[in-house]
Amino acid sequence: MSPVNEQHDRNERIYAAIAAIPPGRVASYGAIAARAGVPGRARLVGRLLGEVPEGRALPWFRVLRASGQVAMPPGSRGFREQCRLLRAEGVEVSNGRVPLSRFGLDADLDRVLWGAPSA
DNA sequence: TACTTGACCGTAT
DNA sequence: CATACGGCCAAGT
Repeated sequence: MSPVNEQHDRNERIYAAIAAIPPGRVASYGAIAARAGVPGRARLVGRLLGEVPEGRALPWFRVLRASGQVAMPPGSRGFREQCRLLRAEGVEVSNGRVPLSRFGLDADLDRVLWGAPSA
């Protein structure tokens, strides 16, 4: 298989990992990379999201930095749009940051201990 | 070919 | 909280 197709498959796995994030939850670039089989390649995930093909309905807004911060420049259009979309599905965003302890994909234990955010 | 960029990350100070 | 450092590596200059 040619290198370009290898790359294509890898990208598809990353898209799939992002598409798998449930509504109302968020995941970090690094977590997505790991889940797509390319651990340590968080930057690649970010690069891909910067050029998502037209027509692909991807929940890009559910991907955040490992710190819970929205990755786009604060105040930018994308930044505001991302915050809006997240809040629209119940995710708490304050100062461009989401509490991963409650909305992160790996926060199920926390949820049991602290209680579910919404529904 | 060499160097810079960037929707990143973890550890250390 | 902030700064620094080394990793990562596809694309663009």
